[in-house]
Amino acid sequence: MINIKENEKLNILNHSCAHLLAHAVKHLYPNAKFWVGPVIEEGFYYDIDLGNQVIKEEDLPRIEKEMKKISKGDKYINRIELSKQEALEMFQEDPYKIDLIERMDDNTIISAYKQDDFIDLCRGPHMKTTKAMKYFKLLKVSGAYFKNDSKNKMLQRIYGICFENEEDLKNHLEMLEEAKLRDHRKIGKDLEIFMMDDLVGKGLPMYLPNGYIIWENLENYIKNKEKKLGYQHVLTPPLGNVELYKTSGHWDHYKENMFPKMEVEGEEFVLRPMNCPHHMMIYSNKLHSYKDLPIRIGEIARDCRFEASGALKGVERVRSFCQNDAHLFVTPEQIEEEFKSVVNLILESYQELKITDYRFELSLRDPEDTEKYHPDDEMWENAENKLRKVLDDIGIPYTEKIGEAAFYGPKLDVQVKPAVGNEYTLSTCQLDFCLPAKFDLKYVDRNGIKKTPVVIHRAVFGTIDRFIAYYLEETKGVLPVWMTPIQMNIIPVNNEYHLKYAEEIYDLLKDNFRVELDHRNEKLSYKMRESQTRKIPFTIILGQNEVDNKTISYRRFGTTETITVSQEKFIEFVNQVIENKG
RNA sequence: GCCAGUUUAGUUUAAUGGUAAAACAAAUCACUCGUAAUGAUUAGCUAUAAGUUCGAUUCUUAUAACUGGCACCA
Repeated sequence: MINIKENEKLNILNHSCAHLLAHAVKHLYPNAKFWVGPVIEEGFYYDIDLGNQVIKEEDLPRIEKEMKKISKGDKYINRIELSKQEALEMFQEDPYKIDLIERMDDNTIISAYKQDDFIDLCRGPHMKTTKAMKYFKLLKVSGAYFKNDSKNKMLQRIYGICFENEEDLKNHLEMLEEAKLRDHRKIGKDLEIFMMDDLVGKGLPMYLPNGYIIWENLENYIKNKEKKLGYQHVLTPPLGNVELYKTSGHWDHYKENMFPKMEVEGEEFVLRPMNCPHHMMIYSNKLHSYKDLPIRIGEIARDCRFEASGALKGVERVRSFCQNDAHLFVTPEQIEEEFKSVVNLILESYQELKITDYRFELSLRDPEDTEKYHPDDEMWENAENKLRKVLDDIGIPYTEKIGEAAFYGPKLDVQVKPAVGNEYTLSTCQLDFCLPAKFDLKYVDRNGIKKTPVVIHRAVFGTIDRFIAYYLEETKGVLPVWMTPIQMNIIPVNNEYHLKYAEEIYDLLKDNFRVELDHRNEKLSYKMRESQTRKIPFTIILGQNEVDNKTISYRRFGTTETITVSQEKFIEFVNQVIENKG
């Protein structure tokens, strides 16, 4: 997918196209007031205040038509330079532009661009004439809060994209259509992986037999890896006393995202939104020596968060989910090594699962925001520098995000982009100096003095739910053999003559593989078609040749080639594929 | 939660202010010998509630869920 923002030519083109859009909207809606119209990775948008009027999807063709008309007029796009005072006068009718101008330095030269009867405040640069914007498409409309603040008025936002030629535009629109086909919600339905039901409640996915096989495989995969790294797994309840969350600080910082508390026998409980407090209690169950550290407590743990209804999306964003969570209790000296080990675990898992399209983001505090962040400059700086050092040592590229840290410490996130919609966090690794202190956790150091450990929160798969969503999209539903619900499907050429041998082979395979025998009275090609649409990796065809020679003929998903081998060779081969995570 | 849109059978999609249609899936019967759809028959549907109307799946309103964004976020 092309990044419009980072492509110099397309950036200017799309920016100019945003002006063209505003120009057309001004013609059709003379009362329109314009906020900003930036270029984004996916093209451009413009935020517009139409008073009480709204733009609907069905209005877009009309706006496009007007844009085409202006474009054909081939007007020059002229740059005008103004002093702040001149700019304030020129845009005195427009409160949004005044807002922008007033925040500029008194001495800066402010530029505006004029095309025919339309003038807009803008830094530029722009194309020379309106004719340059010929191959564009308005994609969607939505409401968007003024200045991205939900307390403000909602403006109308129109999204679009512009290319240099028709071919590029056509290809791009086709790509957007194709992306919808690999949306995990579609694949999840087609392959019977998960379902939702209103009667259960929105945002509460139920994993069907196929989905749970994927789930179990992922769970076992990551737990085995964790065990090798010295993690100990635990099981804790999905709810807890409100006092637990008051102690942890989550009640103050996170209450809005939690299901409301429930009172039973005079006690107040909440469904837990995260597992940290429970794991803190597990640590504090006994006194630890510095020799025991790091202590690594892991759990595939169910959490419930009260997500805004508009935020829910398939199993990517839900109200009940399972985290692949762990808390590492370390001494300050062990932070770097443990953090490094987590990053390597993430990298290794991604590599084995052949996930390639992701990026690291280091989330730091905003030092100005003293309300959100635990006020301890030294702690923050120390922690942030340690994370930077590890990332630089390993040599992975990352971007820094100010003000994205958790309230208790900085974190490293792995960001991925889904088929449809915005980037989200898959894996996370967070440093925490606050929680252990709040729970008064201690270890005894080599001098017999009690000290407070540091906690690293980490989730490699993030949540199993979201990971499944992402993985289905990455693989287009063609899962590796070790993970896929049905690994092989046996089709006898003719039930009357070959079913017996097929049953023999089924018995041979069924204890070690997830295998199905299709003994329905259907034609071979009919069964073959279904085997392919279900994306089953191995379709085994057994006819007279196989019966006579005691062999197995199989076809791999996505190929048309048939391979015939001995029974032993087949088993050996499949085991090898599974072993190699192929 | 906010802005907009959508909602017809298990699934994908038609149609209409006057008896709601097809394909796939399901069930039954017949046919089965080599790599992406054998044929016939049967059963099954207008999200929910109210309103307008002689009559509403169609128009209006509300509710719910879903979709695209915004805000929020694993």
